[in-house]
Amino acid sequence: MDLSELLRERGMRVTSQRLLIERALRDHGGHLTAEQVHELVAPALPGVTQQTVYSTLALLAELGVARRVVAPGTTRFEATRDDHQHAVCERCGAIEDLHTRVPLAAVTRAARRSGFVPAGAAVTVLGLCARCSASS
Amino acid sequence: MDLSELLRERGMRVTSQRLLIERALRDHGGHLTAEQVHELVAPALPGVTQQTVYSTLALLAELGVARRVVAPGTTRFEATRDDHQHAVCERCGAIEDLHTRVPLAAVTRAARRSGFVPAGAAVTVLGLCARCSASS
DNA sequence: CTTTTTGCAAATGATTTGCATTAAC
DNA sequence: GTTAATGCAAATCATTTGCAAAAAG
Repeated sequence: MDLSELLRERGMRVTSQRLLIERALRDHGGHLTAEQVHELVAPALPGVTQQTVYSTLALLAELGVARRVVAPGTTRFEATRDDHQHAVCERCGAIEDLHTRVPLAAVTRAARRSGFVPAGAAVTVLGLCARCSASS
Repeated sequence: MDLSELLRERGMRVTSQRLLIERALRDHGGHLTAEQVHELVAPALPGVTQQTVYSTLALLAELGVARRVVAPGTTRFEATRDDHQHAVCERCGAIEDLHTRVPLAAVTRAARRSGFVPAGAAVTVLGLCARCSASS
């Protein structure tokens, strides 16, 4: 199911901003700040504002097409793909993908037990990236 | 090892601000925003500024005495205790503790393999709290 | 034609920075 | 006495809000 369908299904409008922002996110593959997304789509969308980028990213996250990666200091966005974890550098903010299998059924179950309705779970390793740990 | 020793060990100064902010965090037990910490210690420390609270919390986090809990929209702090996970409500920001056993050795190992020096790992369940899911 | 989405502008809120004063050592 | 930590003030940064214009259906 692609974004256009997803939007129509909810009675939302299919706009070039939404399509292009989603594509930029997917094409880039990595974790982008809202500002980076803006820079990325600006050439194709002259006049797009940060605000549109923000609201579109929020919408994409709500639709499950994008994911919000929260880290000390920055919020980044990534296209939803396979399940993976993140290593976040506490000094420079660099984020790296990790591909491991972490059994999370127990945690989500625990959350549900206390009334939560889980939408997902994130595993984040905090520490220093190679570069920063070398220069400390 | 208590905070005073920890500070002296590093040639840092033992100040009432540091001691009281750490105690407030520990006594409260929960996850507090910087502002809440400020309100909490203000009676005992007339004239403390938010800036002192911020830098002290950052210091406590660096010393491992406190933990930064990052969630969409807010950063909270908690005293370092037993290992546990968090359930974060994406609508209202409420944070709840979960006590489960999540095997994280594999992820930290993966991080290390790519050059990271892990300081810890966080597991966060995202979703809606009981209250918010009821009113949607 | 109606309603949503966008662009524009300004506001908000959390966090950071620079510098003089104060307190710890 | 020296140096680090605090208080004070202002700045910065990401993100949000309100409203009129533009675009989608």
